[in-house]
Amino acid sequence: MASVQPVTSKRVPRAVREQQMLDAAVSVFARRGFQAATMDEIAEIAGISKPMVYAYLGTKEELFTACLRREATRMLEAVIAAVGATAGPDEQLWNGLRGFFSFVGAHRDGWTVLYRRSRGREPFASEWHSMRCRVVEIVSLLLSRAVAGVGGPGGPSAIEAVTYALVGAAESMADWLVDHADSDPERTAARLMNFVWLGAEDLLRGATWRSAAG
Amino acid sequence: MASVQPVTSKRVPRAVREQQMLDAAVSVFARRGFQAATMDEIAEIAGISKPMVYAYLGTKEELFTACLRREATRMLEAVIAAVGATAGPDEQLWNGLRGFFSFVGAHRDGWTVLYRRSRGREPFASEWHSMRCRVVEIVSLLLSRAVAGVGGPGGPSAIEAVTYALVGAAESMADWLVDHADSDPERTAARLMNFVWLGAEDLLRGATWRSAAG
DNA sequence: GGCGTACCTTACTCCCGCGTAACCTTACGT
DNA sequence: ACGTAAGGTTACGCGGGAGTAAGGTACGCC
Repeated sequence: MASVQPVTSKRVPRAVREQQMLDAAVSVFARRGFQAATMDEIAEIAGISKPMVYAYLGTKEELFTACLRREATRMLEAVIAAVGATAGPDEQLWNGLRGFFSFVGAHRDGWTVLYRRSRGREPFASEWHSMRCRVVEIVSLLLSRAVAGVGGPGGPSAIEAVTYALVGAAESMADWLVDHADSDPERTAARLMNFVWLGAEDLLRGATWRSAAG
Repeated sequence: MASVQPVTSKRVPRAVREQQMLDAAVSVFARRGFQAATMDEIAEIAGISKPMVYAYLGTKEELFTACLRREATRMLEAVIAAVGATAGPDEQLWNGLRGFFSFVGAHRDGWTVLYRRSRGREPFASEWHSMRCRVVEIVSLLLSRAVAGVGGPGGPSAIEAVTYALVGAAESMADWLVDHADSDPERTAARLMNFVWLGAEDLLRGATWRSAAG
């Protein structure tokens, strides 16, 4: 849980205040959505008065975009770090999923803003789309490598389809994770891993995927 | 001279007007979202003045809920009809997916309201949740039957996980379909079918699932 | 100790959009 | 042929929230 704690009556340097404001904004945007969120509430939760928000971070739209960018960067870095230099397509997928769900579990509000609150929302559609393309590209690249090491599939179009299905499934499970406070990121990752890697046919027969390292 | 539908016929029976209003509301809510949508625009698109909307369908919240219910009912009926009395787990899944994506392709605005615009939105969260539970229950039931006919899996928890992953993947692909005006529902269904049924492992090797019916 | 600057506030203006009051007009039964 | 209700309208009250002006207060630096 990101803390929105301090609220000391002390004066605070700009860089710190900006982060506090972004924390507050992410929390409020996640709970209310862009339109229903009010600058007054964001300011109050940040422990500051409204004009300060305008002074540091600009209008409501600019503030939302700033939230979007910060959370997207954090998430991408978390996933990339998790995949690291692992070799083998299944291990790569497994580590990527773990990193992703671990991030979502630790930054539920961030994920909510990133996904639910900005998707298709008109002033932010292009911003969101470009971020999503980055993700799709990365996953696509990993899948291409996996294919190259095994055998020929149906072409680049098939890989793109798999990528979209995979990313979509992960996003949806993340949404499920956010709505269930008691759920475990690791377990969620394992469930999706089984489903994605084996497919329904094998899964219905009771098969399970196992990490070579475990 | 008298046309089939006289243009001067301004007066329209209540039941018809209500459907026109709901059509307009779905379209506007889909484009703008709940907060940003205005009753004035909905009324204008419905070809009527604002007080009529209040007279027939109540407040903005009540209007949105009415849209939600209408579209949800339509979608469930489409999918159930598509699955019909088909036998065999893979054919059931295939028909269900075809019915679902066919509905989404034909009612893009309806799906947008149903999914993007109401998810987690506070006044409508419970409504949305109960509708989703109906879907999950139905899919779960189908999967259980498939398992019973083949062999024992890991228990009800495993089925629930597969169900959530499957429903989530379908929802996400539907979202993708909505954003790509030129895309084909049938093709989308086939792509998801391959991914879901075979799993990434088989898919990366170039395998494809084929309907037994040809 | 004074002075500039960065930090921070109270107290507005103004617009926009929900919901309504009060009023018109066409269709239809009798 | 006329009363009544269903269908329809214009015009406004009013609350809430984005954005701003004008003015404090502490901190660092000479």
